[in-house]
Amino acid sequence: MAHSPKRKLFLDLVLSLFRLNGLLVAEGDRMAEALGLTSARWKVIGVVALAHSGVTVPGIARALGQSRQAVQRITDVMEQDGLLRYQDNPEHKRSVLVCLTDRGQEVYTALRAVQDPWAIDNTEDVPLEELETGLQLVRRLIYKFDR
Amino acid sequence: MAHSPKRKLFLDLVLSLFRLNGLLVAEGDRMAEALGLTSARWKVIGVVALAHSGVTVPGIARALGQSRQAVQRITDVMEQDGLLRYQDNPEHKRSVLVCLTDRGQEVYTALRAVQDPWAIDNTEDVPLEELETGLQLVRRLIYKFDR
DNA sequence: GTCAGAATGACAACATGCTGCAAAACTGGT
DNA sequence: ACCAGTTTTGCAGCATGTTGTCATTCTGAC
Repeated sequence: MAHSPKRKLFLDLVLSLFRLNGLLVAEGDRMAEALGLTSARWKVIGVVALAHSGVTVPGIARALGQSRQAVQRITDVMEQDGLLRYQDNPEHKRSVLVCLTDRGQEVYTALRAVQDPWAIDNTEDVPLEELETGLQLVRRLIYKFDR
Repeated sequence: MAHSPKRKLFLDLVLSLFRLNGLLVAEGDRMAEALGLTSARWKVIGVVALAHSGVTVPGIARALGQSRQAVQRITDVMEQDGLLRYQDNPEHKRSVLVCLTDRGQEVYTALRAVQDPWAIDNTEDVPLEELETGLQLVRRLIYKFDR
């Protein structure tokens, strides 16, 4: 059993994923730095920007697959920094909606101007099919573990 | 440029990788819990166990692609817990070698008894070729970012 | 042998993630 | 309308990772 060919492949993959995660966080920090953001805030502003109608903090957490508290702490700081604002939620007295401020929108636009070329540069020499298969595998594993 | 087909694919992949990373850490914690370990200690004990002859703390950090301090803190705790021991390094007066204690070896063996079936179970329904392509992609990205 | 530069250890500050708990607000079945 | 169960908030504690700084040790070029 220990010699299953997939076993070592999978364990190598898991270790490599840990490492790649660290490198991607560093990349995010590097890209977001000039805009006064960090990797974690980059993730949050992305979710808020794509949900034009406002999302709740637990909603962001679910979208990112993270804990509510981790997101709450970041949105609190970003609200202090004037990137996000909290807006009354007609559907829930306590759970406010998170929206971009004008400045938040500007920062997100500037972020896209860095992030999109980054994405294109880094896939230039990667076959489309490899990206598709890789994404399929990652999603398959998420589905497997996310219960 | 913003409509490059690979751009969205890659950004989706990056977000999915962040999420998968969190799930894998949780899986590691779950597996290691019964052995009194955590995900971070699991990574460290794996590196030490595979390097039968002893490795230095910065060596472990390089193998994991992490900072020296992150590893140092963990090895210090594991040394207190009797899983690792520090041994004089004939090649360097200050930089000691990290080795498994007998108890550390036992724990690693017990870990394998959990980890290996876990790896096999989770790849049962994944085509071998998908694993190979996925690992190739991850390694390609690591190589791209790790400078 | 000497000396500049790299590697290492120790300490500290900080960012990001998790969990647990209690109280308030919402939801849905009766 | 009521009540049980779920969701959300706020607070607290902790694990893990990063960076920065300084002193010590090693290394290699000269």
